[in-house]
Amino acid sequence: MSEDFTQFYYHQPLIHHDDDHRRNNYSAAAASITFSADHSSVVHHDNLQSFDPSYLSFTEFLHGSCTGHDSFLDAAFGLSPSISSAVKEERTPVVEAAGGGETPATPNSSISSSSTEAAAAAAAGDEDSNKGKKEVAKETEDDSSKKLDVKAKKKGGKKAREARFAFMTKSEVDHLEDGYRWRKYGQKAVKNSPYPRSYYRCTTQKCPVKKRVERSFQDPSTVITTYEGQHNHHVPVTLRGNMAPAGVVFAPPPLLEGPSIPAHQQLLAQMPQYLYSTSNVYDKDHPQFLQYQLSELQDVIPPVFPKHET
DNA sequence: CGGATTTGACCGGCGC
DNA sequence: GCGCCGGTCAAATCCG
Repeated sequence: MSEDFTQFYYHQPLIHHDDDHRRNNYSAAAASITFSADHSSVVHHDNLQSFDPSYLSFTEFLHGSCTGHDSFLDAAFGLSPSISSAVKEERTPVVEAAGGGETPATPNSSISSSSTEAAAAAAAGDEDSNKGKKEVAKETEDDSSKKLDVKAKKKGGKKAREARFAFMTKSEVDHLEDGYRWRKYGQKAVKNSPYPRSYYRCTTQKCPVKKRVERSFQDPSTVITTYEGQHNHHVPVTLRGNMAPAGVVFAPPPLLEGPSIPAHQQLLAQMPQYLYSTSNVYDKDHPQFLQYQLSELQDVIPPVFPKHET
């Protein structure tokens, strides 16, 4: 299937299906996506060609509105990509599902990461990213009990990590708008990188979602965003102007802990709207989503991050 | 004035 | 045990 991996790249030219909402050139399909700003390449593959983001939200898509997704997702998450050939230089976003155990340890070289750090490392070429183990999850995040929470999770031993996924975006702005409201709560220098990492928390009350944003030091034009946790609310609709991408119509539903929804699908549903909506509020900055591919990653996966060979 | 950001301090985990 | 590092806190500051 390594060869098939390229199938998951989906070059989506302009979706002019709708009006101003979908003005941008980016749209996504499925677990692995190539965002392309140029309209030249349109690659429809068997399992993708029925997908039209303008009709179907990514979430719906993931949740089975389209046929053949199981296999699709399986493929996507177990992907054994030879993306290296397809997109050598491009970054490989990663999904990390927490708590899972049955990881299909991505057999492959291109996309394998046991942690977000690894993902970042992939972009940054940093190998000592195997420190992702200290990741711990928070079930809830009470403002009043953050410290206690921290201690609690330590006391109780290691908890399952929050589901996380990272993706890389070509953009000049660090903090890409995704429809949610975030509050920055920290910034740290990243080892082996001149660029700092910023920490954001969803400002919605009780929402435990956090994200980290850093810039790839190998490719400064690439921003690595790592989401952690699941939103328990809808995308704020009261966002004004530049706060809300016009295309939040594809906002993912709040992720309910429905046991029926596989973790990886939940993760996918967490994708920021701009990944699958077709609006781009950063006109001036022209973020370009180079590509997107997901794989279910878990601790068992060696954080070996193949540097894009070449 | 309220909310967001900045930034140094602090804490815990991990490797040596 | 110690030092490094990632992640978080929280006071100070900024900004609309």
